[in-house]
Amino acid sequence: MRFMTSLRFIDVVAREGSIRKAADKLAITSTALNRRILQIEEEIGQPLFERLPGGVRLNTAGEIFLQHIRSQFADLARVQSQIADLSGIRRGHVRIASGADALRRFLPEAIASYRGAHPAVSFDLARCYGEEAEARLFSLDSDIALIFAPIRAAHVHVAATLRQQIHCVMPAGHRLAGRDTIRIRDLSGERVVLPTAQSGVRQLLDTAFLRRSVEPDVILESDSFEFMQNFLHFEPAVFFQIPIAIKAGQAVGGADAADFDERLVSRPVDMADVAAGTLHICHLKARVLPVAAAKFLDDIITGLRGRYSDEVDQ
Amino acid sequence: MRFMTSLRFIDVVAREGSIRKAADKLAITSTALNRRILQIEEEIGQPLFERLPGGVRLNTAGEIFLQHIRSQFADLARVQSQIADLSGIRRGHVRIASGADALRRFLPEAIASYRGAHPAVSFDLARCYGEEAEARLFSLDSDIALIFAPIRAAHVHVAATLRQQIHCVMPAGHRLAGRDTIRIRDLSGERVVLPTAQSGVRQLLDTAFLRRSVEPDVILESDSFEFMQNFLHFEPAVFFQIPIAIKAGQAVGGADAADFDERLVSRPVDMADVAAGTLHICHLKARVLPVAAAKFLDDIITGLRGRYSDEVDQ
DNA sequence: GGCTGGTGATGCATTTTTTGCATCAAGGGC
DNA sequence: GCCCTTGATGCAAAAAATGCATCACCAGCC
Repeated sequence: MRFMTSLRFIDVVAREGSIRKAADKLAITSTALNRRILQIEEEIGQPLFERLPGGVRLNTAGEIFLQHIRSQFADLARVQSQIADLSGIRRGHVRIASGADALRRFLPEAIASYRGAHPAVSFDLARCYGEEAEARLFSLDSDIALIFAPIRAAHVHVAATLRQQIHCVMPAGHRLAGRDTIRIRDLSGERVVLPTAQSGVRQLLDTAFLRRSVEPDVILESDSFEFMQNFLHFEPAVFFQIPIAIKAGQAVGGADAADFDERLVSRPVDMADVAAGTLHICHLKARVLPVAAAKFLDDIITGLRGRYSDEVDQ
Repeated sequence: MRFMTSLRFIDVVAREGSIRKAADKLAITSTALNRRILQIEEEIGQPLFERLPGGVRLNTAGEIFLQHIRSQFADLARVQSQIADLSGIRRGHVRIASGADALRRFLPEAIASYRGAHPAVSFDLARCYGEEAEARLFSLDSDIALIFAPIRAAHVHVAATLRQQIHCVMPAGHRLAGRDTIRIRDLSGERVVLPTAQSGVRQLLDTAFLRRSVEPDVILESDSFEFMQNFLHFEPAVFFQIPIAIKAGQAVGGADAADFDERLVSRPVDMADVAAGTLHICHLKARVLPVAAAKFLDDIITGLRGRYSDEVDQ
């Protein structure tokens, strides 16, 4: 899009914090880039950047303008997707921000299934936690966010929610593997593996441990569920997940709940100890999503409603 | 705004329906304009215009794209207004679509009062009726609409409403001038002057006449309230207005209700005969108004709430 | 059927704009 | 105080946009 070039340049300069660095990245001279920026500032009638000895930084006007630029790009993407949709082929690009929970099992399957129906749609998946995911929506770097944590910002629209009870995952031979549900006090002194402090699962667990005055033996902390799961094959311990991260294809529960790995079993934590958390499926309020993103959002909500009808809201 | 030039050109071509006519209007050659359009179509990947022997017409893709262009312009205006607001001076431009009712007394006073506080804000007032006003919001030709008629389109957001009872206006010596309220049956055979069929006042009256089977003597029909009012000085007749069109500065009612012209008096039509109509103050849903427009909207709603507290909603 | 007046598209020369190189001035870190 | 990096600017080269002349097309009209 030729007519958007200068605007894209501003975005890059803002991200890089330096005209020269941005020029490198854009494969043009700093001279040309500098002049484009001066020209736009002149047209706006006010500078958009503060000139610092080490580079440039957006001023208030620049921040307002950059937000406008990003929303223009997002809207242009929507328009292009909508126009492409007219000619029959559903093409487009969907950008998702998701916590580690949903991208384990649920999103790979959902995206593959969607791409089966619409092979011309490409995806971009950024793994991130609550606040960061919201920021990505706001900066229009992502279209859709799956957040397993409370929503902070008012500008985020929650299209659907899914209640998810925390499950304990452990080797089949673990002493707690026989229980139907796990109580928090059972974990006192037990070797546990915890997700990173930023994750929603962890925050629910921390609250529960504190409230019940239970101190488990935390032997490992990680932001990779895959790593933690594989670790359990070598040292018996308990780790924690929500159903959507365990098995996406069908309802989770009962004896075969852990068939994602036949050497592991998963058991729900008693609701009296840990309240169910909520997975929020969101997009930016007051934004019309591109056709592809809107359809994908619709698909996953419909899919979840089919599988977890009781726990899906909105 | 240099980087918006090509987009503005597309808008003009779409409005003119001809590249050559648009080129004339834009003071460039048809060649240059033609090539800009071809280039954008190439960048989009699809034609935006159908080429007809007599000119060009937007195709579906073009309509989608044009809507995008207009929303970009509207948003740019908002951004500029917001940036200008940073530097202290509140400058900007407010575009209003209004029926003839509100622009008689209310808007002149409201705009003058606003400009007293913010002299750098300019206004643009388009007189039009219900559906046309909604269309102007949608095409982003107007920021705010004052519509005395039911709202049809779902994309219009009603920021406030004002209930307005229809009043009869007549020469002070008229045989009905002594009544406190006027009944529709009093008008049977009476000489009346009616507003144009598109106006909300007229539609309420037509309903009332039909329901009560009253046939007044319609001697004149016009879309100009000023003309009708002046006409009454020469031939005794009854015409109809809503309070906001009669006097803006203070509550209307009582003996001096007609002091907009001391030779005329206004009396409300009995509520049993004609239901109060509703003046809707609206803007386009899912649109962030420029600072100036948002502030003006806020001002008039606050002003109305102060004057007609009982009849203002939302 | 042919003419006329309108439309948008295109090749080529010209003008305008953009870009790149070399260089300057300014500020922070050591 | 030196050195490095930053953004700004004058000037020539490259690239893009523009204007002119012209073509092909179609509708209305005689």
